[in-house]
Amino acid sequence: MNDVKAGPEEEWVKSGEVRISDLAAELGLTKGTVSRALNGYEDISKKTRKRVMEAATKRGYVPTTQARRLAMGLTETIGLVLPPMPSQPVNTFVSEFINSVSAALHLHGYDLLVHSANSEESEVEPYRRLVQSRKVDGFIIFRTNEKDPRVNYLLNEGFPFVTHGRTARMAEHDWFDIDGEKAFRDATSHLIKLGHQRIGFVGGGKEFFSAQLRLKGFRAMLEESCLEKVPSLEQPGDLTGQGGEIAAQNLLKQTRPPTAILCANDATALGVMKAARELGFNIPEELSVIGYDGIALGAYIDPPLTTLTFSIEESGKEMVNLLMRRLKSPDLPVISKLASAILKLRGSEGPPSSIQNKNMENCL
Amino acid sequence: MNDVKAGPEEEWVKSGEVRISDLAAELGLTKGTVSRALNGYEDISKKTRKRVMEAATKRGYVPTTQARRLAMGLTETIGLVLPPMPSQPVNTFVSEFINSVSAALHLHGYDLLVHSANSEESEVEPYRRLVQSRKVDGFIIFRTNEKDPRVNYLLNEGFPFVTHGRTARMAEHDWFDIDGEKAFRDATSHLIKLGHQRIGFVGGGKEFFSAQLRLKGFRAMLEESCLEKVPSLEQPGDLTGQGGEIAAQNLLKQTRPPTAILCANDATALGVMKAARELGFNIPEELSVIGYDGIALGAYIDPPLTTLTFSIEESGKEMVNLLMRRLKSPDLPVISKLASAILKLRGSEGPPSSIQNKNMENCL
DNA sequence: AACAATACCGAAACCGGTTTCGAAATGATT
DNA sequence: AATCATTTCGAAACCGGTTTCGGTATTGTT
Repeated sequence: MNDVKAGPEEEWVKSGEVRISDLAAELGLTKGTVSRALNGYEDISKKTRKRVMEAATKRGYVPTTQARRLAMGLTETIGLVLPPMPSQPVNTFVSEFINSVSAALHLHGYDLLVHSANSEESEVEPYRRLVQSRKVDGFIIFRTNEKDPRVNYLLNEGFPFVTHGRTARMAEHDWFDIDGEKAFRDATSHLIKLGHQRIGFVGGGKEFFSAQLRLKGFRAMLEESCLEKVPSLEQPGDLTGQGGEIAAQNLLKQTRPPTAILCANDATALGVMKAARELGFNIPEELSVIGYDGIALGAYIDPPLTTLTFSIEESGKEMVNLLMRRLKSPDLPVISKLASAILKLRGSEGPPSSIQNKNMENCL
Repeated sequence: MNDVKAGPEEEWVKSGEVRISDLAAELGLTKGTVSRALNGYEDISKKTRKRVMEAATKRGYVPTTQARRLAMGLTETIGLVLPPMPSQPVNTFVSEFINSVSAALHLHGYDLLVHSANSEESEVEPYRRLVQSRKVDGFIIFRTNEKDPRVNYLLNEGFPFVTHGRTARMAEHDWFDIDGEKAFRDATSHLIKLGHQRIGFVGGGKEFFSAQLRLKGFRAMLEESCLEKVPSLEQPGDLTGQGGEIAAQNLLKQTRPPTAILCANDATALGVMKAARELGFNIPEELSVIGYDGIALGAYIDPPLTTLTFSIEESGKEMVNLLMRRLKSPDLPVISKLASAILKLRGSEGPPSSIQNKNMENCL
C-alpha cells in the first residue's frame, strides 16, 4: 500500500497539483476559456465545454480556493469567536452549535473559521482583526450581553452578523433567540399547578440578557397567578454549578424555604441539587428543581433533571439562513426569529409535600 | 455614537478599505517597495521604512490575507473535521479542544477551519475536499480508530496531520495521546487496594483504539495482582450512557455481580450508575464506579463520579506544536507524545461491603 | 453572393499582495 | 577624480484564478 511513492523519475501527481493553466495548455486553450467553460458561461460551445469538463475530471482539477476568492473579492468564510471558557465548561452547547452551524454553512459553500478569544485583550479585538484582515464575510455571535461591545463594533463597521440572543440594539441587527420568557412562564405555571406557592429563582448575571428575560417570565407568571413576589426568593447566580450551590444555600437556609427552585440553566440546577442534598432536602419530595438547556447528562442523574430544552441544530440552521440572506442583500430590513423551548419532564419536580392552598381564591 | 455614518458626499473609510497600492500611490512608491518596507527587508532605508510604517498605521492598513496567502503559496489554515455527533453528546471535550487548538494556532499565525462531517458520505470525503481545494495546510484529527481511513488517506497524499490518539500506523505519523493503559492500570490498582476482587469493565467499540488500550491496562493489572480474568465481567459498550446502562444490567444481574465497575468513559459511567440505582445498588457502598474523561458535571452528581482526567488544553497545545514542527520541516522523523491521566477521587468508589480476602497470598 | 448577426474563443486586465532582478544613486576607496 | 562596492528603490513577473472586451469564424438573411 505504500508503493504510492512511485519511482524516482516519474513524479507522483498528488491531488490538487494541477492548475488551470496546465489544463489550458493541455487543451490548447487559454485560462480564461477554460474558466468560463467550467463556470457555465454561455459563450462556450458545447463541444469545447465537454472537452474541458472531461479533461478537468480526468486530471482531477479543483480550483484553488484562495485564488478564486481573491479574484471574486469574497472570502466565503464566516467567523465564530468562542467566548472565553469558564474554567469548567459544563455544557455541550458550543460543540453542538458549531457542528450545526458548520454543516449549514457548508450547504451554502461557506467555511467556518473558529477563533478563540484571548481573555487578556478586549472582547472585540478578535472581531476587529478578522474584519481588518478580511478573513471573513460575516459573523455568528452567541451568548450576547444586553450591551454588547461586539454588536456595537460590527454595527459601526456595517459588517454583517447574526446573534444568538437579543441585545439592547436588537432592532438594528438580525437575531435568533429562544423565547426564554415564555419558557419560564411555562415552567413556573407547571410548578404552580403542582401546588407550589413559594418558588425560588436562581438567575444569571445581569449582563446576560437571556437570563434577565427568564427572570421576567418567572415574575410574570407569579403575578398572573396572584402569588406575591418575595425578593429573598430571587437569587442571583452566574450560570455555573458553584453559583447554583451558593444560591441554593441562601434559599434553603431561610426560615421558610421555597418548595421549588427554577434555575436559569442546567449547570446552576446541578449546583442547586448538590447543595440541596447536602442540606438534607429530598428531591423532588421536599424540593422541586427545574433547569434550562436540556443537557443530555441531566437524564442520567438522580433524579433526572427536568429542564427546558430546545433544538441547537435548529438554532444553527436558522442563524445561518439569516446570515446568508443578509450577505446576499445587505440592505434588507432586519429580521429575527424566536423559537420556543419545551419543558422536558424528567422527574426532578413534583407536588410539594404539604400542599398549601392559602388564598388561591383571591386571584381574579 | 451613530454619527459614524458621515456625510453623503464624503465616503466613510471603514477598516480594511485601504490597499497596498493606495499606500504606495500616497507615498510615491511602488507596491513592491511598500511591501518590502513593511516586511522588514534589508534593502529599505530607515527613512522610507519609517515613512511607510507611519503611513500604514495612520491609514490603518492591514494586508488582505487572501492575497498574501495566494502570493506566498500557503493557507496558514489548519482543518479540523468534527466527527458525526452522537445524538446526545455528553461531554465537553470537543469545545474545549477546539478552543485550545484555536488559541495555540493563533500564536503561530494560523487559522482554524472547522468542518462538520456529513454522515451520509464517506469519512474521508471532507478531508479530500479540503485537500483538493487547498483550503488547509494540515489537519488536526481526533478520536482515531485503529484502522483509520482518514489517516490512510492523508498518509497516501503525504499531507501533514497530527492525531489525538494512536492508530495502527502510528509509526508513520505524528501523534499525541493520553496513556489510557497506564490510567486504567492505576484505577484498577486503586480498586484492588480498596479490597475489590471482582471488578467489571465496560469498554468502547473495538474500533476505538483508545478504548482497547484501556481494556489492556485493566487486564494487565488484574493479572499482575493475580486476580483471575472473568470474561463475563468484561462488557462491550459504545461510549454512551445507554451503552453503559445495558452493560451494567448485564453485569449486575449476574449471580455474582462485580463490586466495582471501570468504565471506558464518563458517559458510560453515568449510564452504569443509573442502571445500578434502578437495580437497587448503593454507590459506593455496594458498587464502586470509575469513569474516564473528567467531565466537570461528574462533580455535581450523587455520589460525585471518580474519574480519570487529563488536560485538554495541554492536548491541544501539544498537538499544535507537533503539527507546526511538521509543517516547518516535513522530512523530520515522526514523533509522538504520551501524556498521563490522573485519578480524580470524588466519591463514587470505596471499599467493597464485604471484603473478601481469598487467596491474595497466592500471588508472587 | 454579399452582408449582418451570432457564436466562440483569445488577449489582457484584474484581484492584492510578494519576490526577484537590475538599475540608479550614494558612499567608500585609492 | 575615477573606480568600485553598497545602498535603495522601481519594474516586472508571479501566485491562480475571474471577467471584460474585441476579433475571427461561422451561421443566417435577403
